[in-house]
Amino acid sequence: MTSVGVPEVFARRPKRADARRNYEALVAAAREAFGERGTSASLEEIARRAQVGIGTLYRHFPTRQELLEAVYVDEVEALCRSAAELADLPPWDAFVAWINRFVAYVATKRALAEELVDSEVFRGCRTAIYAAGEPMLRRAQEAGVARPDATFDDVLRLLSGITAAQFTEPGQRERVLGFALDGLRQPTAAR
Amino acid sequence: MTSVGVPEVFARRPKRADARRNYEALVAAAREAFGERGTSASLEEIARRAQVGIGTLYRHFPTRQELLEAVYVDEVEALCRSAAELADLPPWDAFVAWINRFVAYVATKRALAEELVDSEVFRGCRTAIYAAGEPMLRRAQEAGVARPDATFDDVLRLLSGITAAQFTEPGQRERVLGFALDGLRQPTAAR
DNA sequence: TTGCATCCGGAGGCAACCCTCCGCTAGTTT
DNA sequence: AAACTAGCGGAGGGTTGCCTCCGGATGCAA
Repeated sequence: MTSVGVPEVFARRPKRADARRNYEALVAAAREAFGERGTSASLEEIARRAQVGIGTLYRHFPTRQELLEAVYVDEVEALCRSAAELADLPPWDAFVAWINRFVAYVATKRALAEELVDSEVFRGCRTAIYAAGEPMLRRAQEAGVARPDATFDDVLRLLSGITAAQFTEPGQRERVLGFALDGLRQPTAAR
Repeated sequence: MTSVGVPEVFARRPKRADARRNYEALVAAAREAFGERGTSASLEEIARRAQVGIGTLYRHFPTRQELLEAVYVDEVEALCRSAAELADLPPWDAFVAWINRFVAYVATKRALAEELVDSEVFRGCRTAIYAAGEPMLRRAQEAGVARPDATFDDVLRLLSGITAAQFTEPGQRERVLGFALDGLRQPTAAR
């Protein structure tokens, strides 16, 4: 628990060139397929999309679960990296900016996450996200610009839903997100 | 289009006693099954649960879609009825109370709703929900207790996500919902 | 270049699901 | 209570998906 660094959850890719190529193609194909067809997309279709034999898919991901996890981890990895880049903004702005990335990254991944609740990897990702986002909330609270009675967990649950909704009207997502963020602001804070 | 009353979407049940019994058993079984297994639950399992032949299921609901719709309509129907009962509360309280029912009723129905986007019945239900809830928001806005720049659509999207999240810690749902509602309040309103 | 460990591909057996079809059952009406 | 239907059930054929297994291909180290 000393250095947070890159959590161990984050994927270990195959070493041999062809294997690695296939691994990546499979994750990409799976991301698409799960996105379009939901988490029960056919594994054989995914193999087809990746231009890879079904056997290859099963070698890399003996379980549908493992493939789901691989896709998910991929997204989370990117999200966590982005937290570090925001450190020098003012507390509230940094918080809001990260939340925006959170919304963007996780937007299409809800169905996926649902399938992964109570999975080892999922818990790992959760930890990683907390490690990235929780300090930003705390900083905003210590600066007196975020309400002190909200936990980071509360924030995630409040916002993760907004990511789910389909917004057609342009700007609506931002507006709605704004309402939610107003609800998280220090009530006495100026506006 | 004169009287709103009971929208035409709301289901027309079979007339004969046994048929009606089976219809109801099927919807109930489907609600459970879709809840547990997701929208791709096996139709044969649903028939089994309902203690009904598979043929009977197909006669009542020639399409998986139609069964999904029947389950969904059932929920919405109850929700809409509940709006009328709140008319004599003060504007903000009425609004909050309805929102709470909304959250409770729709909680487990998200996956279901997802499958139904761009379905005729779904649009009908959407209309019904608007008819029930939109006046409550407007009343609160006219009383100056809800922010005037939020549409009812915004409200639904803001809240429908919260319904999705799994809350383990008791009271968390209420707390988080409270944050969201604070975000919807008239900013200048006392607290 | 050679040799080997690793990786590939897809045929094939198995299981689950979908949906139709039709002989039978049982509400309903008179 | 008799006749008339609407409704029931489940066997069965077709399809699709899951997963294993192993002969052959291929990257890589020496």
